Amino acid sequence: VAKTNPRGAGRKPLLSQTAIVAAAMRLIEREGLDALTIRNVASELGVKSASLYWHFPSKEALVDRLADEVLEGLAPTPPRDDWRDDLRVGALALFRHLRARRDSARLRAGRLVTGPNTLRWMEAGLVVFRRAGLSDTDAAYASHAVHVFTLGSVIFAASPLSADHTRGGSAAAALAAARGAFQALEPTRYPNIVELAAPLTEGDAETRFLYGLDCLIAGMERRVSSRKET
Amino acid sequence: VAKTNPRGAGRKPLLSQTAIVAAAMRLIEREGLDALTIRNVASELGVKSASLYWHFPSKEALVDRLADEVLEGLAPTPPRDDWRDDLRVGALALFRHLRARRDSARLRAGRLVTGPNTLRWMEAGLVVFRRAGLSDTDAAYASHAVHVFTLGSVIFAASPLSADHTRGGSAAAALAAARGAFQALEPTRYPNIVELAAPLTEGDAETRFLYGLDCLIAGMERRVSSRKET
DNA sequence: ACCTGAACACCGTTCAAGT
DNA sequence: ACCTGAACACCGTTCAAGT
Repeated sequence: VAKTNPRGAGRKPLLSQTAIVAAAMRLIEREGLDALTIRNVASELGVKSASLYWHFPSKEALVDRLADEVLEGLAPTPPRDDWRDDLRVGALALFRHLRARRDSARLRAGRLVTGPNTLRWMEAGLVVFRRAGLSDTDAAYASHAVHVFTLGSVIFAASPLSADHTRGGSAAAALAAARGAFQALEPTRYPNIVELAAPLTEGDAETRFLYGLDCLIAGMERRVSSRKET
Repeated sequence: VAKTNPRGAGRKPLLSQTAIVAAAMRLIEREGLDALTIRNVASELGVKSASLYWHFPSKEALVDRLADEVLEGLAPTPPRDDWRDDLRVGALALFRHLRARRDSARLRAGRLVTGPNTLRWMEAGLVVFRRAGLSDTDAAYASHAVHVFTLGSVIFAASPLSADHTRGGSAAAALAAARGAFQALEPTRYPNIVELAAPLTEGDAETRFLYGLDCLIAGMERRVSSRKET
């Protein structure tokens, strides 16, 4: 017994990074990102808020961790014959995964995450583009473009129309309200918005996403084929 | 003097919606969106925080207003011969405008703004797509896709690598740090990320944006021309 | 080593009260 | 009509103190 136990008196810790992360994810799913406070996470764990600072240096560090954690369980599908299909399937999977998790896009927006889940997903995306025959630079840029578009789509799809609707009704109600607002505009100033009020506010988020995604893919395909012809 | 002045005792108000909006914009430009608090805006105007609630019902309502205000001064260029050029020029103008205004993308992310500046921009975008010969639905979806991609690009371009870099260095420093992190990964798990570390972290934000934008436009062009052939 | 108590310097918002 | 004083119920974070 010349050595003292470096782990202390042998009591097992109440907290851990993974326990804190799990509690934070539960809280977000249950009450939304705005309810994510250090104090709320602490009480979720039956502990005092100051205790969390032993395991995370700041709330920002915890949120960084959550931004990667939100991709947990998203498994890249192995590439198949057609890189366009692979790309479409992969981007759609990411879109649906983020849509299914409350406030996930807001969580990821504004931070370049480098956690294991994000890296795994990035890696899988690059594989697709390189198999398609894109150059190094093209693969990097194309991968980035698809990611940007996907995250932007999730953000928009989850956007309330205004502060009035933030807490309020469903996405459908928000779109209906938007349509009404568009139709009520002065037709002399905004003729096209008024006329296109219906198409601007119809269709679900996934349809809109796939429209843009297919445009992106078609454009990239053109780049690839013109390269092969050379 | 049988009637009392409905405007009160004749003193001119210290505050107004426009004065509050202007002060809030100054504050964001000077100290960033995180410093935008009702109390800070009030002291910027030499007034007490409770006073603002006479002019805006909540901070959310003020931020809604700011999300439109940030597009002030962004003038749509009149359409020219080639709709692809119009689209490219317009999207690039929006990208640069948002990039030039501190935290503008964060301000707009997560809300579907319906203010006058946003509507003016939307209207101009729809004009371009309808001139290009897209159907109503296509014009609405395509316009949305470009907007989503542009906003997503600005958000990513302004993203710090992690909490460590939030306050810290420049964008170049963040990218250099990202490159180092990518190169340091295990090559067996992330072979493509390691190999493409350089292209993944080189090039400025605008180059990356234009790559994706040109892909999008090329894909839309294909849709238009295949439609015309029918 | 790990957690608590207590404090510090903040928040958004409300509301009676002043003018 | 418009602004203030004062309060309420929160925040993130620090740090000496406990065990």
